[in-house]
Amino acid sequence: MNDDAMDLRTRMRQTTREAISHAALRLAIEQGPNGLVLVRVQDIATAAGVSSRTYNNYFSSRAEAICAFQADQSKRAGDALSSRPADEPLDEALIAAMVELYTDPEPDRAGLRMIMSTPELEGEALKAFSMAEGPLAEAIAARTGIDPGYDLFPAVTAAAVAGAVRVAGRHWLEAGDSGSFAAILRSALSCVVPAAPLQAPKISDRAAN
Amino acid sequence: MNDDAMDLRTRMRQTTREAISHAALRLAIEQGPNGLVLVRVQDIATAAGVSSRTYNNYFSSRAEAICAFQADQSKRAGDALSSRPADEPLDEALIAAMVELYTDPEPDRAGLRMIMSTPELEGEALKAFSMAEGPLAEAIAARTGIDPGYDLFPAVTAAAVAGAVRVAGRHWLEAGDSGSFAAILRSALSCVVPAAPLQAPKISDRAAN
DNA sequence: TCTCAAATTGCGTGCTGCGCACCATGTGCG
DNA sequence: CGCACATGGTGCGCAGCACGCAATTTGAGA
Repeated sequence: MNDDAMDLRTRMRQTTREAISHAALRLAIEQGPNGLVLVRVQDIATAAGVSSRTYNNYFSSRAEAICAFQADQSKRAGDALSSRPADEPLDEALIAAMVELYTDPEPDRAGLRMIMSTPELEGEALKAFSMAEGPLAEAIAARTGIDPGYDLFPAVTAAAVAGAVRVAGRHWLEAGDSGSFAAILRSALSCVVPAAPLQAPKISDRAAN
Repeated sequence: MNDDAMDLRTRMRQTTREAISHAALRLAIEQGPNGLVLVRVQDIATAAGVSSRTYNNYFSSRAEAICAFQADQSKRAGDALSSRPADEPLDEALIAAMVELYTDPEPDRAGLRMIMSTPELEGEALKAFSMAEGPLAEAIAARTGIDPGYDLFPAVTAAAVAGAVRVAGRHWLEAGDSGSFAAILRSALSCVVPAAPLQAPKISDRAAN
């Protein structure tokens, strides 16, 4: 997980990936609304300092490149939950973990708006947020001791949390000045996580099979 | 909503749309795993009895065509909930509506597997399921009297429900013979909807802001 | 019947995704 | 220290796709 622990080659690869995705998002934003269609692959590659062929070795579509940051962030959702104290109730741990993860840098309004409000990017944006579901479901299963093969609770909760994060983001973009993203995120998450703790005591029943 | 109530032109258009999407999904399934890349736009158009140009008038990508049925079904989620008795509690109404909607024809295993288990279709599949969120959120807001502009509850719940449906579908595909889709769907939905009724009484508090 | 709007189609174009072969640069071994 | 290998970057080229445009056909309404 730590860059310093990796090979030089691996680090370079990571750097290149970030350079490309960063350039892609930046260029799209600079072109203003409807900027996606104007940004050509060649532009992104040039801005990132690589050939257009190399760009394609990392991403198979502009949408994927632009949403890469959001996707990478979501992938860390499992770790974010796992790093919470084990004795913390699931609902509190989930909220704390998500707030910590998604407000590490306070999200960039322009970037998030580009990702979430561009029709052509809709599918990729959903994909980016749903990247959190797998790791998150595993972390929830590990924390509660529920076997995800027999009980849908971990996967469903993970999906609900990911959905709440997405809704919070959209709301934060629309009613911009109404508060910090952290506050909105908490409020969104509290709509779905309260159901969670009720399940926890049933571990013995659930894990029995 | 009823075909008979529409113009002849509108009906024809609907028929063409279904013919194309049906042909797209069928051809992809026939090609077996990895069938997506093998199916050309020309094949789909020919199978549907239209020109490839007309195909593009209806869909802007193969993925969109293949997932059209799923998307159309999801769009009816709001109506499904609205048509439940007004005095039915939200959680029961939600479960009943979703079960009714998504098991009207018992889903086709091959089709659902194609949509949900093909990486290239992942974004479009998520889009298809998330189509339910908007209408569903409106229906929830109308039923509970909550103003979606000030309270995230309708949108978050809608996203959670849509996510639960998706997870249920995936689980139904994997552990195929474990039960009917309706049963799995109920079990998935009960992981997220119980939180709902608790919110209803707080309308005055929430709407105050 | 006549006129208008909507839908289908063929054609042409620019871009994209990707396979292939070649080259450059880290990496590990004797 | 030097050498062979593996990994990743690059240039080239192709097939397919999305879409704008303009002509034609067909349903809708007066």
